[in-house]
This record gives sequence, structure tokens and C-alpha cells, in this order.
Amino acid sequence: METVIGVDDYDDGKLDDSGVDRSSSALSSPKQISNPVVYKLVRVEGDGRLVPATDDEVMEVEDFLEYENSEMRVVADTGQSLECISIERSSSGKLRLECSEGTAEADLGKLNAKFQMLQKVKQEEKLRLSSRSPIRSHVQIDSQCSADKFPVINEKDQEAPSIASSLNYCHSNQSGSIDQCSRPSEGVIESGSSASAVYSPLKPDFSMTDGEICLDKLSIKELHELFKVTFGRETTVKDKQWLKRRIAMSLTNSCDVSATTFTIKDNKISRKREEECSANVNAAAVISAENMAGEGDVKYADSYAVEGYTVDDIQVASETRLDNLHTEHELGDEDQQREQRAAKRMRKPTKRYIEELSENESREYNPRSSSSNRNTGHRHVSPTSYIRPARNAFPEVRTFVTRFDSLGGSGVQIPCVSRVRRSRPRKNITSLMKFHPTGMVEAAKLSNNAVSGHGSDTDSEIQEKVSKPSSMPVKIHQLSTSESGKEKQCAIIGTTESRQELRPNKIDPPSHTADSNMVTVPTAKGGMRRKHHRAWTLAEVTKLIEGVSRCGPGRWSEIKRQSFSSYSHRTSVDLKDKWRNLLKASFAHTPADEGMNSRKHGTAPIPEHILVRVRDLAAMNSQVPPHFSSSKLTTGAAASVHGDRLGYL
DNA sequence: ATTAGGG
DNA sequence: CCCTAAT
Repeated sequence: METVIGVDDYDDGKLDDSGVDRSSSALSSPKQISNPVVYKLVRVEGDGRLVPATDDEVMEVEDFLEYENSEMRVVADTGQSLECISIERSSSGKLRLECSEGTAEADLGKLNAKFQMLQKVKQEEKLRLSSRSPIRSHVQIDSQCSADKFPVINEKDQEAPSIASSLNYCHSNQSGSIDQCSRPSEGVIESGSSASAVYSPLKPDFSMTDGEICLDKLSIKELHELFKVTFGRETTVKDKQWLKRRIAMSLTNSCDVSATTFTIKDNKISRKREEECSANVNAAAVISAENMAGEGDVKYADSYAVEGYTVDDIQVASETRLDNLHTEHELGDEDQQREQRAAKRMRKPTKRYIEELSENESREYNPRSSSSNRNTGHRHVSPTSYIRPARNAFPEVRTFVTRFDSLGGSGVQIPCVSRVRRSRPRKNITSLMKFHPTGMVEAAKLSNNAVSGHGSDTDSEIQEKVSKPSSMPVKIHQLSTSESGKEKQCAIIGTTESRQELRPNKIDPPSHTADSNMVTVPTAKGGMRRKHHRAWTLAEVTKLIEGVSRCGPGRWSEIKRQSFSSYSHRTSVDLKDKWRNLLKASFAHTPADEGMNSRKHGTAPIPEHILVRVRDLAAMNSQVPPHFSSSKLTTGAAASVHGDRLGYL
């Protein structure tokens, strides 16, 4: 039997892609003195020997490596050096314990040597520790659990020992209770032959005291060797003290890093108190991964069950694991943990996502820049808005939101843009308002003007803002305060309506504000996206038709410019969509007609003449509504593009 | 950045 | 309306 395990190798920057050179890490964080870790694949022979993994073997786990890579990189970068994942593949009986971040091409032979060297050290520590019984009491990984985790081991034979030892090795740098790592498989180990190897006497004689490794007894030469093993490079430094310090630092630091306190019990990981052995964590990691040993294609998810988390997303799960291993001890409480996960979950947020976030935020802090004018302009109008000013106390508080990225517990602060406006920036109408104390009245005027002509941008914008205040007094403050075009739009649907009244068909007043129109729809990605529906007004439709007649269908950006420059919403795409619906409606509507229309929908039917116009235009352009000939009126509304009910505004 | 289409 | 693909 053979086992492929990963060997973590403390690297000081010399080894290949540990590229996270120390210089940079040193710069990035004062406390990141530790060295990145590089894991290499090796195979543990039955007798405990280590053999460089073959390319094939590497290939087998390559995917896995790749998978973890991104995460690992960060981890390594931050000096959080411990990450062992093991997987068992195929029923061949091979057990692969793989430590991520390994490009298999490294000098395995060298690694091998290092490994053995380190192993010795570990054994030493182990020995010492085992003599210190007290620590033992902290061991919480009950055998039952471990048994479950090591199905392969249960099958007896030499394998167990090798695994155990590798585990030990992997986490040897952890805290003083290395032996605990082997504990889990204890029972099995005893039956193993190589168990003795683990506990065999060694030369290097270090001992650890209160987290500090005493290397005093080592000779310079030994120190050099140890150094080499530890950092993966030679050193010419003769200073014993320096060497000792360097080595000790490396070793203990890694301990600190994963000093998380967990207890594994009943397949769950629960937090332990500080004093408790940190090695458990590592063991847990390995063990949980080991749990996958079952079948070849077991997915990560399986192992996560061990951690007691519901696995709703493999990726998340994996991240979670990392967090648990490396950062939880810093986070402290579950909530934060969750936040961490959440934050990670949305890494690389989509543009839209970001925007929505900011939208929420802006809604919250609405006032700000427009605050002054709001107070002056609407004080008399709506007393209710008074509540808000308090917030102004924090002027620019949230220009920046820094989220604490705990990757590897590095504590790197990542600044996030808090506000992103989807639509293009608009002129700040609030400033305009300033000059028109009467606000509403002025706006009304403007809107009227706009009605006659095509209205300039600013004018129409204003009208949009101010027009239908009466219908929704509560929202007034929003009107004045809303500053982004989008928000404005949302806040008020008015303007156009007022205009509509001029028309023969009066359009029922929008009973809902933009906010109420916001509907969250579940997204495939689990996220919820906001979908606001802004009913098309007759005026808009008319404009659209005019535009189409003028520019022809398809030239929507042009139409948008000409006829809808004032409507910040209604993108060219919207126009296109609306036209599509109109087209459909016009054709579908003709035959059957009025019958079912009525007020059922709460929206007014599109005046026939409009539809006729549309039809004509369509004819002119030889446009035929999709599926017209075939599926006609049957599902008129249903066939409409999204929420736009055919034949209605 | 615009358009066309699907959802 | 939203999202994408194709221009």
C-alpha cells in the first residue's frame, strides 16, 4: 500500500512559486513574519518512506490543487501556513493526502529530506509532550470520531501509521500538542508497525516551552539543517542566536496561526477555549477531508458535513473551511464568521449587485448633499422629513466601506466602493431646487412647459421630481432628497402623469411609489435582484411612437435621445422592449378587442388610436409581431414581454 | 455602446 | 424588466 501525502514545506521565498516573497509580506503586515508554505506531493510508502509523487499521481490530484489554489495563495501570503486537505480517490485503496499549493515539479528529493528532518523534530516534540501528560487532557478528538474519519485506517495494515505520521508532520509546527494529531487514529496506530517510527528517538533535541522552542542544545550545524528544513534554503549565518530565533519564530508562528480552538465531536467542530490544543484544528481539517475517503468522486461537500455546516454551496463550504482553520480564532464570534462567509460569497460582485447595495445604502442615508436644501425647501411642506436631519451629523461617513477581509487572518482592509450609480450621473437637481424656494410650484411650471415641448433634460427631471407630491405626501422628503437619477425616478412617477391628464385617456394614477414597485425576484445565483416596474404612461407611449415614426424602429438609442432624454429611466432597451410589446399588443388586440379589457388590470387600456398607429408603423416597416400569425390573442398578456401587459399602459 | 431576443 | 449575445 502506498499513500500519497502532501508535505508542507516552510519556505522562505526560495522555493518556486511561493512567490509571495517575504519582502512583500513583510511590507504588507508587520505580523506576517512567517513564511509562506509550499506543499508538495509525496507518497508515503508502507514502510513510512517518502517517495516523490509521480507525475501521474500529481495529475490525479491536480484538479484539487487547482481548486484550492486561489484560496491557498492568499493564505500563504498572509503567513497563515497551515492547510492540509486530504482526499482519497478511487477504490484502488490509495489514500491521497494532499496539501494544497503544490506544483509537483519541485525538487521532491529535497523535500523528502526536509520532511524527514522535520519529522524528526516533530517526533522529538512529541516525545517531550507525551511526557507532559496534562496536555493530553485537552485532546478532544474522540476515537470514535477518528474512526469514522479514517475508514481506510480501519482496515488495518501499515497504512494507518503512515497517515498518522504524515498528519503529525503536517501539523507538527502547530502547537505543543502535536501528538494529538495522531491521537485520532490512535487505536489503529497501535496495530501499525511504523508507529514506532513516529516515536523513535532522535537526535535533534529541541523542546518547546510555553510555545517557545528551545534550540539551545543544537549545534550550529544542526541549526543550519533545521533552518534549511524549516525555510527550505541554506543559510550561512553563523549566529546561533539568530538561527534559533529564526527557526523558533517560524515554528511557533505557524502555531499561532492555527491556534484556533476547536473540538471535534460527533462529527462537529465546536469551538474550544483558548488553552486547548490548537492542533485539533489541523487534525480536524485533515480528518474532515479524510472523511471523503469513501469513494473516488466524493465531493468536497461531504467533508464539510464534518464541520457542522450546512453545505449549500461547495465553494462557500470550502471557503468556510478556510475561515475556520485560519481566521476564526480572530473573528471570535459566529456572526462575524457568517459575515465573513457572506462577504466571501459575494466576492467579485457583479456590477449590478454593487449597485443595488449602494442603492440601499443611499436610501438609508438619503439626505447628505441635498440635506441643506431639503431643509429649506420642504420644511414647510412636510414636517415629517424632520426626522432625518439627525443623520446629517455624519456627513461623509460612508464614502468608504472597508470590509474586513480575514483571509488568512491577515486583517487586510479592503476598501469597497460604497456607491455606484448604474445610470449615468445626472445633473444635481437639488442645486436647481435651491434657487427655487417654492420648489414644487416652480417645478410644476417647468413640467407644464415640458409638456408642450420636448422639454429639456433638467426641466423634465425636475418635473418628474415634483409633480405628483399630493398623491403621496409621505414620500415628499424623498423627492427632495433623492439625489441620484434613479432614486428620483423611483420616488416619483408623477410628472408624466400630469401631462397625461391633458390627453383624452386619463391614466390611472400610480398607486404605488417606486419603492412599492420594487419586487425582489429570486435569482439563480441565490441572490435576489430588484426589479422595479414603472408603468409606461400614455405620454411615454406616444412619445415612443412618435420616435419610432420619426427614426424608425430599431434606432432606439436615437429615439431615446430625441424623445426620452428627459426620462432617465427608459433606456433604449426599454424603448425597444416597449415597442415590442406595443407591436404585439396592436396586432393581438385588434381582433378580439375590448371584451376582457375593462378595469381588471387596474391599468388603462391603450387607446385604440395608439394601437392603430403602432400597427401602421409596423406595417410601414414590414414588422410583424413575433408569433402573430400563429399564437395570436390566446395568451395576449402572457405573451407580453415581462410585466408589460399587452394593450395596457 | 447598441441592438436583438430570450426569459 | 433583466440578461446576453452579437455587432
